[in-house]
Amino acid sequence: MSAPPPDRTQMVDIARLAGVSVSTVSRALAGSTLVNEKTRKRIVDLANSLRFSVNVGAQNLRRGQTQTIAVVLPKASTDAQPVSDPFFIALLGELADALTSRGFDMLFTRIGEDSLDDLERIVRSGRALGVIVIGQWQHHYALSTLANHNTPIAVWGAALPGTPYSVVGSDNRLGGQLATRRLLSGGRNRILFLGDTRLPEVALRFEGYRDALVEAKRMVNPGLTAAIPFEAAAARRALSDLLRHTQDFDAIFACSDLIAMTAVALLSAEGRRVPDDVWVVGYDDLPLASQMHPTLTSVKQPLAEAAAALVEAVLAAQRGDAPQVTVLETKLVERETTVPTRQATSRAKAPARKAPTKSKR
Amino acid sequence: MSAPPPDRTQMVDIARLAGVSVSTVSRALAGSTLVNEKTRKRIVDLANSLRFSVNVGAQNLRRGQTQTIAVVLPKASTDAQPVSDPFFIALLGELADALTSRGFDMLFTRIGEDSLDDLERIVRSGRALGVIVIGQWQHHYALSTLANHNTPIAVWGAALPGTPYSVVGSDNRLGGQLATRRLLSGGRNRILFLGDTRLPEVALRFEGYRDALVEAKRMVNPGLTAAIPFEAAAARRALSDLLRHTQDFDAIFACSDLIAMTAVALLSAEGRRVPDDVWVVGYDDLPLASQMHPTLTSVKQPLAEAAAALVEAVLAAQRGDAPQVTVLETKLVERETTVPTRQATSRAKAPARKAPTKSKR
DNA sequence: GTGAAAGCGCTAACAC
DNA sequence: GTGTTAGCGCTTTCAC
Repeated sequence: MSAPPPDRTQMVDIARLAGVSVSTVSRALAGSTLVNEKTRKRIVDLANSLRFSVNVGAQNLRRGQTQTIAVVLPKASTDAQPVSDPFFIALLGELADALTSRGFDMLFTRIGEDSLDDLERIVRSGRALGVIVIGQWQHHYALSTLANHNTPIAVWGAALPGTPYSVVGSDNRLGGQLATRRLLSGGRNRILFLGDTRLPEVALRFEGYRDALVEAKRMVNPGLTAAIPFEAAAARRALSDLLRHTQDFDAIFACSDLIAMTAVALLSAEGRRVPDDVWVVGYDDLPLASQMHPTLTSVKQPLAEAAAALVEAVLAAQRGDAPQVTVLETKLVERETTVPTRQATSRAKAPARKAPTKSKR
Repeated sequence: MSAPPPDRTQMVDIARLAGVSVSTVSRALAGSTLVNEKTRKRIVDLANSLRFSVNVGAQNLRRGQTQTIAVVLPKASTDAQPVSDPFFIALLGELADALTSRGFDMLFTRIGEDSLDDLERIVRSGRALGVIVIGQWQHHYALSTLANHNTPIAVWGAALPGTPYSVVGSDNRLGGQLATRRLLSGGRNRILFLGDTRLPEVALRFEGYRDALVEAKRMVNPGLTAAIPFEAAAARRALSDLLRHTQDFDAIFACSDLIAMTAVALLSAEGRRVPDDVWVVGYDDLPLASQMHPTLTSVKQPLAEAAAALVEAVLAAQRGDAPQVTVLETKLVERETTVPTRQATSRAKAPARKAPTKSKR
């Protein structure tokens, strides 16, 4: 099939056919009340039958603005992974919907952690009116610089004091508390904390973890903390290393569902049962969390609201408003990994484990 | 912080400062050789120090083209799920990289399955030069119409005869064969096929499944086929229904890793062990597939190549080339869900197989 | 209510 | 090598 010339109908054509001027067509299509109802209808019908759509490029140029917002997923320079954390994807989907429903286009980019000032270029080249940054960021300084160069920017993450850009995130500290309290209330004594506290969000979750322990008059044991990264393969490596050396725990609080799920997989490969031997709480409450076996207890961050808040935040930044911090409602969703074992019922006919209680090396 | 006026530097400013005309600035920045090396450098430096970026909107308007390609993820009107299948996400990430590295911007949209002609609008409004459609599509007709209205379009999926648009996909039939052969060669007799054959891709995988059975002189048992949907929650519901009624199988070939993983979870919740009692093969080879326990055998589709092929295909379509079908290399990645149990060592009392006969082809 | 005209920021002939 | 000029497709005064 050889393509016919891409018939780019434009306003002139419609004007000619309708016997009016371009300005009238423009007005009619924009729904201006200044134009006679009959001619308006005629023009609109004509446009539809010609399958005409206004050229947004020209429109933007003329109006001196754009209706596009950029969404950026940082890619770790280290890993070749397509997209790191499933959570970001879920958020991405919500953002797409939030933007579309508000009439914005979404420009999607992945950016190397080194070339953060490409972000600025996106805005200065008029490609987008602002940027939403999703994801782990150890880039406070770079982002601050951007914001100060007045690049409208909104970040998913944790608020750092004096941040010159807007931040949207869950109540990480509370999340950490909720998770840990639940484990403590289940009689768990040695709770492993999994997450890299160099990331602000994780640091806050750790504070919550500590809060809960202190509340319960427990000691915070440094040996029960491990800096597991968010990226899947790296997380698995780090975890299996860890489990080789550390076995003396009866619960895990993982800073992402991915980490939690990997931990569960590795534990069961070793013959340690969840929740019988180890309770587990994750973070994010991914759809997958309710799909696995056993289903995963997790700290839920409201994605749709997150998306809406991020969109609001860039727009506000673009208007020149002061940066704002949005903390979203955060709660614990309880599932099977934190339920007292009903050994009597479901485990009765299960085959004997090779090593019922001991973990293999 | 009240924002200073968004300082939109433009070529005129640079021209004035450099004491040259706008055309020279334009040429210099475009790297034209026609401009004196010294002035070129002066201009480029000036532009950099002013953090100037060419306005792509104006550029596109003038050049009568755009460097943006739209990527569309259909959203099922039925479910509120953010993003349905993790596989699409992975592909999305690859696409982002492929586009960026080739100098294209990516416009990301989700589109209701009903409003497929929004796709056309994207192109006709000059937002993008073409559209890549990712995902399940029972929309052959609608897509064909689009292609015939000369909307450059490339689809991830399975080729239907006489398709007027380009299609990129794995070798679904071969994939089905590989999976099924492996299960047969492992002595599996009653292989459950999970996937909705109304989708062309799944239909082909089913053909492969049938091929392999016929090859091995087995019967194709209609009772061993179930139309499990791709979307996570729906899949789980369908699967748990299914498992309530159907238990007489010793292997599963699932048309996505998500379905496979859900099946494994449900089976183990029931006390049926994988791979001891049931072998499982998935499709997609998601990163997660190697993360779970037991690790999942799966049919791998090469994502990076898929992305590259899709980009090529839209560009070709836009040039007016005839639609093309690209079939990607497809292979089986073996992992623990299809490994013979090491009974001798750990599973001494594993249940006897119903049909020990080991039929390899 | 409608048209004429100017111009958004840029590029590409075409001159010199 | 560089400047001049004419638009790309649209919106929006400003007239009528």
